Amino acid sequence: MSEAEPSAAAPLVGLAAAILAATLDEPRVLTVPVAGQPAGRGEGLPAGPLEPAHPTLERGLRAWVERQTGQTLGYVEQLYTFGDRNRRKGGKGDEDRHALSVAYLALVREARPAADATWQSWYRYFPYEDRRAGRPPCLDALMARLDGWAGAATDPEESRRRSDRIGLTFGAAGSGWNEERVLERYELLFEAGLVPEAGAADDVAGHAMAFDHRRMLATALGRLRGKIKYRPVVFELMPPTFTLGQLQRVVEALSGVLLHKQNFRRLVAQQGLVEETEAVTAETGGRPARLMRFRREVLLERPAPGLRLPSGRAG
Amino acid sequence: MSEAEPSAAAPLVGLAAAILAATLDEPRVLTVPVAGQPAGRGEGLPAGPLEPAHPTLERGLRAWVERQTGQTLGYVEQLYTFGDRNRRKGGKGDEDRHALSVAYLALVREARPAADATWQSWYRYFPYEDRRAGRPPCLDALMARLDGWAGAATDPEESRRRSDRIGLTFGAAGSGWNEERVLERYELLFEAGLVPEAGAADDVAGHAMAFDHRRMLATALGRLRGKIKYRPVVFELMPPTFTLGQLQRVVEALSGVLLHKQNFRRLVAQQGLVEETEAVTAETGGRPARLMRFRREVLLERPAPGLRLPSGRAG
DNA sequence: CGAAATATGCTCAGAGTGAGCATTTACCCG
DNA sequence: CGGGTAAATGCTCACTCTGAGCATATTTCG
Repeated sequence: MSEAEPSAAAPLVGLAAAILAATLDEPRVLTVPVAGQPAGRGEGLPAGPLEPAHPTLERGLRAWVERQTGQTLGYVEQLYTFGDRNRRKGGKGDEDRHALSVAYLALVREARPAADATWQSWYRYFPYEDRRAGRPPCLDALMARLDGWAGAATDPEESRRRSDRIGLTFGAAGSGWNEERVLERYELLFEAGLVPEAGAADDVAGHAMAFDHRRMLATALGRLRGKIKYRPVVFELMPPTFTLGQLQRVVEALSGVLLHKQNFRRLVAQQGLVEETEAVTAETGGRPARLMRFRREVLLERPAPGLRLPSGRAG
Repeated sequence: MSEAEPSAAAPLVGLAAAILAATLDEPRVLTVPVAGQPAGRGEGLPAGPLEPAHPTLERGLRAWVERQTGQTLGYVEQLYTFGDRNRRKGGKGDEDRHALSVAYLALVREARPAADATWQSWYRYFPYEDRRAGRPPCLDALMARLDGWAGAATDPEESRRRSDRIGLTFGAAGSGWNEERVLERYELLFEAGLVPEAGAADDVAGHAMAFDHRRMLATALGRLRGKIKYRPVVFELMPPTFTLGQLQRVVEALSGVLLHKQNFRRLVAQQGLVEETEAVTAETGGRPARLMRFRREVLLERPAPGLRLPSGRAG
């Protein structure tokens, strides 16, 4: 069974990385220019084909990223392998070859640009995902168009299904906003034809990217937003020492929601995720804050050390 | 950048499926015979190469599974793409080709054998994962060998790291057993050389499989064990109607731990995951139980409808 | 010095969890 | 036919976790 002879038209395998970082108030992604794309889609993730010289997929990815951006990767995690119909090559002799792309999530500490790579805010590509200032205004236009899409279904059954799905992913009625459903929201917008990648003429649903890179980025955001709750991955994005206020700001930037300050520090403290250092800093504006550092030992103590975010709200 | 010319030695891409089901007390996986493997490794997962005729990866997978086992798949979810060094082809002209394998998790309801495929218990491959009857006896031998491996490190630092890792994945001291860490445990055993796939001479750590299929299965079990907690996927494995007792038995079989009966039914009930039917059944031994059915509407109501298992213990 | 901005401490009510006791309703057996 | 056994169900209770607020402590800015 299985291991048959290699087919004549072997698939193309690409590697791509969503490299994420966070300055105090803005979550970032590292992008590179991509030539030969439609207007408005000239930005993409660092990517390149898997080559025989690459010892492993991950090592191949690191090589491509270093070559294209100069960035050395620390934490790396495989996200998903995209390979569906709309990734098949259209042109010259490639008609029958699959084009897969193995996407990775990488977290890095510092945000120094390199080569012609640039750091961009996530929310450039997903403006509706940022709810730190309350319900973002762009959501109104978006919801209106989504409702239009739902109503436009010929079958009333289908119309109801679409409405249900909109409510579910964007958080209507009973269920509230779930910040992890980044991919589901993007795919809904895609299906509704509201993103440039799917033919939309404007950017209400955010700026586009080359190929299906925005889908990969959505996958990465969703994964990260989920993962900070049960793994101490935020600290991959923090400097060696930081204040609890800074940590909270970063978590809020990543998750896109505001948190209750006192409860946040209670949570972090009682879970043993951080420990105090001697130093304090007065750079934060008001009363000086104590500098903290991540307690690596927590990895040996607790089964799921993370920051379970509550449903959110300011303080 | 990125989309360079296809390299001369394009990678081989395979598709593989961990197809899981559950009879009342035993969780199952569908296996097929694999020729040309070392002794004791003649069982594998349904798998086959991605072909140009396959419209998508998932459709290709479904096609291979139906051809090899006759089983039609319902719920399917991509797990991971394996492609590291030890998956590279060794032989005849393939030296420089990568061999990737995209692994999927599939859940099916009924367990009817087909062709030469056979259903096997998970715990045939991971005997130490079944803690329903308490700490499995085979763990003693395993832990002894693991301790030996930890002590055998030349560097004392490395030795301590290995001990920490053993404690962490197999649940020593403070942190208890975490049933989701199936993959981490398998990989630890692999690195310690205790599985036949890594050269071990016996089966203390469970029966081997072809290629790296046992690693895929471990990934699948871990994912499923985690997912039942926040998605109602168990019901993919249940018949249309069932008693709460049966549901609990299945969840226990999947997770490998026993649950407190009264709390389990309280949980299921108050989360609105199921609803009563008119019927009762007397087949369970004692007082007849009411037959329940899955409430699909819950998908529209709750953000994360699942069965958060507690730390477990009998009732 | 007063206002503004943060950092920190502490309280409290309500929901959620882990365990166990008690009852009900079948079947099986002598 | 009565007792024993096996589940299924109902209910309680102590304890922890969580969401929200009130109050105080330090600094910088004007």
